[in-house]
Amino acid sequence: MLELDETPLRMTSQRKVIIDELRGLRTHPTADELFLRVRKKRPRISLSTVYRNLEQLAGCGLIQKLDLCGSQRRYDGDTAAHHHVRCLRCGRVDDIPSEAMGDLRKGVCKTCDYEIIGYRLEYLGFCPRCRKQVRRGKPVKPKPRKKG
Amino acid sequence: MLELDETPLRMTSQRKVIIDELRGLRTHPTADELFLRVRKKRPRISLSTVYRNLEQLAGCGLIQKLDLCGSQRRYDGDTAAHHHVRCLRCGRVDDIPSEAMGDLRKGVCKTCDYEIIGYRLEYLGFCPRCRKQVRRGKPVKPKPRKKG
DNA sequence: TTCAGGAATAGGAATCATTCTTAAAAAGGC
DNA sequence: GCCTTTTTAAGAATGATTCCTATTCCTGAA
Ligand SMILES: [Mn+2]
Ligand SMILES: [Mn+2]
Ligand SMILES: [Zn+2]
Ligand SMILES: [Zn+2]
Repeated sequence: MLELDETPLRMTSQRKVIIDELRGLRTHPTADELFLRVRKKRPRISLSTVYRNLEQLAGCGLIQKLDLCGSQRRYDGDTAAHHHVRCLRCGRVDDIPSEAMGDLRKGVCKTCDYEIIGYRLEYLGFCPRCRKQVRRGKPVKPKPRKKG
Repeated sequence: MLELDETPLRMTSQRKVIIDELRGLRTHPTADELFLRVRKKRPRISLSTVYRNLEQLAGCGLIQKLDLCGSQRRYDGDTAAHHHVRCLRCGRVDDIPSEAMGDLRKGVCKTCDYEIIGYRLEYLGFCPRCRKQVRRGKPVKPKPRKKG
């Protein structure tokens, strides 16, 4: 993993507080949850600074941006690959310890102590048309905009 | 599956066009993609009518609301449980035929013709605290709002 | 068939997470 | 300390979705 002093990023105090706070949490906070915490240490920080830094830190591989479902994105200070559980009632997100994976389906998960109701799975890849484009090195555009 | 004439919903012409159009598609459209199509048949329909009806039809189990990742929700006329593939380049979403599930990981998926790069998995359930609440019949609140 | 009351609609405003913009401040190399 | 580049704070803009409201449409009972 890239370390703090190897990044091309200047280490501002805001950046330091954001990454420290996130790495100290096991709660997979949203940007605004993190903002509320970080603000206690740097009361003048702005929400967009939090967003911008989370984006950049994730770009450098120092943190992980979670692309889960739900209306708000969550961030993870743990950059190892692992899966997550979300509580259907309160929205809390926890890690699934890797030993628990594989045969985990329903019932109570011994290692994470959740009552598992189901899971959501989405495969990602390239559709037949895009496979060709990608091989020819055409850039991957994220998503087009529409208008009424 | 609940049929059209068994719902508590009045069958308005807008509703009929929306459900017919969605069921005729295999593309998992977003609300506004569907709006663009439906508008060709009923030019005066509004986007909020499309949203409202998709919500209600999903509530009756006549269609499926897909809770995938990405910034826009998608809808599916097929109410059977199945999984999906999303193209990382163009955003297209297709079905994963059920025979292909289980051992599907990477490489080219024979049945769906995508080059599979990975998948996104999120388990859903109740956290230790909420398990108790849910058993006592306390209502499941979707998600609280915050303010700065 | 008519009609009253409930349900649904069109259109637009409101909401909310996220991204963008800009002028001013802070880092770091010298 | 000085200069160049990056970063910041603050707020505006964006875009998907939800909400609001006056009007129109259905439908069941008379
Ligand atoms: Mn995690
Ligand atoms: Mn489908
Ligand atoms: Zn919970
Ligand atoms: Zn594609």
